[in-house]
Amino acid sequence: MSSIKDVAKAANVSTATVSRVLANHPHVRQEVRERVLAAVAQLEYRPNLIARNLRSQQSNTLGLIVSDIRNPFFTAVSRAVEDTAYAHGYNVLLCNTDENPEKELLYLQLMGDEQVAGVIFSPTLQTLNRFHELNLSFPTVLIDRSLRSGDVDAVLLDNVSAGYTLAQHLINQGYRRIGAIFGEASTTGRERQRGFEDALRDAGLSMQPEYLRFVRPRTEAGHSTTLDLLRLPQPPEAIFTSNSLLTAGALQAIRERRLQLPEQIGLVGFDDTAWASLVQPAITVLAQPTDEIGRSATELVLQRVADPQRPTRKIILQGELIVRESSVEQQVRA
Amino acid sequence: MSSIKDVAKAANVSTATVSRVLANHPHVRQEVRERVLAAVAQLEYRPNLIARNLRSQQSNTLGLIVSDIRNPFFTAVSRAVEDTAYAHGYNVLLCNTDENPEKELLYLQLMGDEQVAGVIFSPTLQTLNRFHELNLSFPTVLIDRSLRSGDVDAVLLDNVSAGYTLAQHLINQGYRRIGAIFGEASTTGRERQRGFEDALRDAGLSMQPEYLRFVRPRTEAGHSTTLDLLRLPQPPEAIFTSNSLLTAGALQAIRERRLQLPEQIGLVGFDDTAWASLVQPAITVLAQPTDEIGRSATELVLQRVADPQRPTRKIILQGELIVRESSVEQQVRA
DNA sequence: AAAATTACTGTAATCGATTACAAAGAATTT
DNA sequence: AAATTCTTTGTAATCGATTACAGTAATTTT
Repeated sequence: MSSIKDVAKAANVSTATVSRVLANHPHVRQEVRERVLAAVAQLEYRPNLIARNLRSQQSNTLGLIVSDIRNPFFTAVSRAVEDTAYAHGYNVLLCNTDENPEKELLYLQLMGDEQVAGVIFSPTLQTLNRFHELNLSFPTVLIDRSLRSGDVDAVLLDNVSAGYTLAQHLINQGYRRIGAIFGEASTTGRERQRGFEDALRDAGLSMQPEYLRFVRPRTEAGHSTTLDLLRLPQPPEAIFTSNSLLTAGALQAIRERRLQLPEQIGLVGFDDTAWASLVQPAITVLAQPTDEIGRSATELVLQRVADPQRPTRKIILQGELIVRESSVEQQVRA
Repeated sequence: MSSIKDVAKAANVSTATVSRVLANHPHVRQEVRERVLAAVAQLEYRPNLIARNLRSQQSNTLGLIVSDIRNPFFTAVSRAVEDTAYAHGYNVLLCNTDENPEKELLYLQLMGDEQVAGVIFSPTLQTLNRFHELNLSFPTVLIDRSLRSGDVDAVLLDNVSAGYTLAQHLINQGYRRIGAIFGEASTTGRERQRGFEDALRDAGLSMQPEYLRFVRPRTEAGHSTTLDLLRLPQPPEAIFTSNSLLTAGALQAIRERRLQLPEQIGLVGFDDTAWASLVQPAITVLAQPTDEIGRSATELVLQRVADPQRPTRKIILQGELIVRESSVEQQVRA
């Protein structure tokens, strides 16, 4: 591996001149510039980024901390983050926290140690609540979850509106008694719940507390909770799920109980996963603009890297209702 | 941010002593050690990894270069890679190449510039063929794809055997005319094809060339190719796909043509994706041990980081046939 | 008690870049 | 022709760690 010294020697100039040529500084004689570039080509010199980062006190790496890359939402977002980051000359360091606050702290510390330029992060409620105490040394953009009040950059779905839209759709289709399963660890579940309840209220429907569940956002929890709901004396006519893993679990449970979708029971969820359109009947979902979320979050964090004084911003994106067969029109019931 | 100098000053020792305490070198007086540790705690000192990496000429970062993180196989592998890497104190830099050889070269170069300790890489056939010309400056472990002959560390599925098992299963179930769709860009497709053909041959079945297709490993290609196959004068009785995206496309096509699975047509594929067991009928798959692949690849690359002289190794893992309803027993046909 | 060994600690070089400052020469202004 | 300005280049400090080497003090050996 040749260093800038080798290039300097080969071109018969000082390292300062080499550095200036490579950084495209003015005030370098054309003849010298060419000699340096020739030496660079000759030696196949590539600057040592570690040395550069040390000297310039900043790195070209972004951190991406998600709960689990296997969740299709985060997979899609992370792909968009990477594309955008690399397009701007940044790398992406990826971490999975499994919604574990301790891991979150650990990885945030790691990001500090690695001196990343910035971080994109989807925190648990717990970490979000003490976010400002953490005094992070790098700019952070939250995705998927944030506090309304918090003074932090964030890219979020309009969850209240999304929950409202999805619930309203079920109501419009004639479903009345609607069970709902939300993730418990994040702000996202709470907000979707609010939209859900608003829709019921606006439709003049009463909210039965036993239809509302908060669970770990996992397939197994979706499965067992749905079975629970179906076991109620008066089981719900439709299931509203706030996360695609919960949707999958709910679908399993519905299959086990051999209930006909959508006649005997309706099902809707979040995120337009690959399987949502592959199963039969296909599942009605509230699709999140994952590409846009990843792209915006990356651009936001890079803008803050460029200007740390910039006032914080929250970017709120709208979801899109994709109506499929799992929630088709019902005759008015009960 | 406090540096080692601040700690040295606070503890009234030299930076060398601080470094020795932190590296747990012997020959530091107990009293001094405690004073240094107290200063470290007091100042909340954290070593600057960039400086450390520069001096020690090695980093604690691994590169992971896959074709697309949205492919469930790579999602699962990458999760395992990350868990293993972080458990060993390494970070993971993630890149998606979209099976594009130019991007592959670009990212490999980037990995060199970043001075990663090692790389885990699933290359296209094209890059694989010129792999040795690349003269990479870091240890590399190939996953999913490799050359039999190549002198490179790799963690691979026993693809020939897997293709054989999956084809044999179809044959045992009574399917005779079997169409097969393979990915064209990788060695993996070729190997699975060989297993597939071996199984037909061993069963005394003739191989019709028009039943064999090589396409871009994407959902759309799976879809259109399956429609193609079904349009043949004598369409196949079952479809064998070598990649989960192709399987998804094939399933779409079968649904469009309103063919009954598994009575009118059988379907099998690779990778036990979330949806393979969610669709009805559920899909028979050859599951890859994704956790084991990710873990082994990471351990392999770390072992080579530790000992660059170590002879190269290929780790060959067996897949597992998971029989579901998409390929149930047929009466002997034709 | 002198010599040899061991324990402890500091000085300074080093990794590979960037950049403030200085210096020398050329060009321009007065 | 002297003064000023501009262009070009090099010297050396710097980022924050690690570590070879050296030096001093303490301990052990003869």
